[in-house]
Amino acid sequence: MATGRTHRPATRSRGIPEATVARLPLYLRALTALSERSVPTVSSEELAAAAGVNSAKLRKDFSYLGSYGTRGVGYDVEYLVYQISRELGLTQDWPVVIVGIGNLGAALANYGGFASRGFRVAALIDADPAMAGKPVAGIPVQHTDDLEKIIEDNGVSIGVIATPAGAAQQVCDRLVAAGVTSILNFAPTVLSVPDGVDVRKVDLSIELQILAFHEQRKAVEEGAGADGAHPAAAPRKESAEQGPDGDVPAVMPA
Amino acid sequence: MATGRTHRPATRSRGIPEATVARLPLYLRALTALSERSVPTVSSEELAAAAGVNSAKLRKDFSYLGSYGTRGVGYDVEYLVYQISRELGLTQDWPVVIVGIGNLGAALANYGGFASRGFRVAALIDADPAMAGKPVAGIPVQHTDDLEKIIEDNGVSIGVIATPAGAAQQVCDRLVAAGVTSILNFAPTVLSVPDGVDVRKVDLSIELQILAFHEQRKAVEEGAGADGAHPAAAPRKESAEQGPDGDVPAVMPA
DNA sequence: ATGTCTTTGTGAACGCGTGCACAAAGATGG
DNA sequence: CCATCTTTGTGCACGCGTTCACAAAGACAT
Repeated sequence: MATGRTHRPATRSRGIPEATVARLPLYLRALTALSERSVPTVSSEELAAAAGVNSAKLRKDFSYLGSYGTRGVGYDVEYLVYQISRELGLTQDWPVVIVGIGNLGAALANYGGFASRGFRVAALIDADPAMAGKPVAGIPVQHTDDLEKIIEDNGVSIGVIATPAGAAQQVCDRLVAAGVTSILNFAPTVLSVPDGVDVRKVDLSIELQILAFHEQRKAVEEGAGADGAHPAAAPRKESAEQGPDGDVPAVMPA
Repeated sequence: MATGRTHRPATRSRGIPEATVARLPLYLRALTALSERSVPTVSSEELAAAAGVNSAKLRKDFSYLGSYGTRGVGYDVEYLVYQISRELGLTQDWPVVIVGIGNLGAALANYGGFASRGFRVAALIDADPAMAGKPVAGIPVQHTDDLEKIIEDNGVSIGVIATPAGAAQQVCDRLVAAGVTSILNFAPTVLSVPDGVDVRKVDLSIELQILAFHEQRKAVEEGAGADGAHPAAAPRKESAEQGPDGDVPAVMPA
């Protein structure tokens, strides 16, 4: 994954652990797929496999929501879809603004996953006057000057920042001042926000660096003198439960 | 943040906790900024503030790398940049391929953060024959048919998947079979890979859903009968260490 | 009804990560 | 050379999250 909250004060909202909340969307996706195939019920084992987690974890996660399963049978797919959707707040409409319509911002605007689950792109905002009025993904880009008005008029509480790093904090401040209380940050910066405002960040560069770390680790593990050596075509081992951690032998030659 | 590894088998690579590894890029970024301003040394307190973490945590993180600080003074910026870069494996060149050159793939190809830290876009690959040959970000797109050859010729070990969900697993399988051992997945799917292959995922939809959860929580907390109510312009409280968790009172009316 | 079989829900143990608080280290000034 | 002051490095305790393993619950067959 490429996300992570900036910091977790361990404030377990209402009793649902943060770690569980982060997995609910995963379950929801798997359940939606089952629903589309008209599968009526599913066991924790099956669903866990589909979501790529441990079945015990899944059951414990669901137990925080309530007792929605039937012993000996499993979970009712439709019912669970509804319960999770409700818990995540997806039964209501969430207008979202995207600030910074460059390559990434445009890609996000075009991203289908937005509309699918109650999220609606209410507006696109960019600082470049030349962009103003231009339609991106069918939505005309508006100028940053109108940011506050746009937020208020549309009742936006979720903002997406896709600006260059230098502009991110300033945009963030304006969004927050205008009433936004949740921010998804794609700019490579640490955002400073008041209490009560949630920030989640998506950082490509960080993800790659983490991968590089493990990659380097693998390289020194086996045959220290390897060139760009490809272990290649390792015996395919199906397992829905692998982790990026790689289960490296962890022997370390010295 | 918008990332998260699929699962963490707690395999603490060589003794550096996974949580620490995930923060190293953050420190590196802050240090690089200091370096550019020619700041010679920095204390754990200052650096922690810049990176948005707790100073004790930062010191503990660094202690896993070795004793690189000087008591009473702090850390030498340049030296630390080098040490972290080396630990992350950024002192070497990492050729990367991006598969799926749609809106997102193109945005990633254009993303500057790639080239900056030892990562080099070695090739762009797409399944659409019409795309073949077209330059994106100055790099000609190649067809999926040549995927294996491209991987091997360039010694690629890191692959980025930006295809539609339906194609992701298949692309992943081919990448892995060709020798890729680290994958950054932007497709909304759980990828199944053999042991020894790292997968990190970036999922916009999941991030938004997590934000929506907390947003909904905030909404019901205060004034249950609120419309799209904006608490707006809350007293600005500077704190580099806030978390999206929001410190909600957690009372629940019933 | 009763028994068997499946699957959930959860108590308990364990391990990782975080943060506190302090001793040790070293710089700096007299 | 000694005293003082700053800042690191870390032992320790605590809490969250994960996993195991099992009792309870219910379906289903007889």
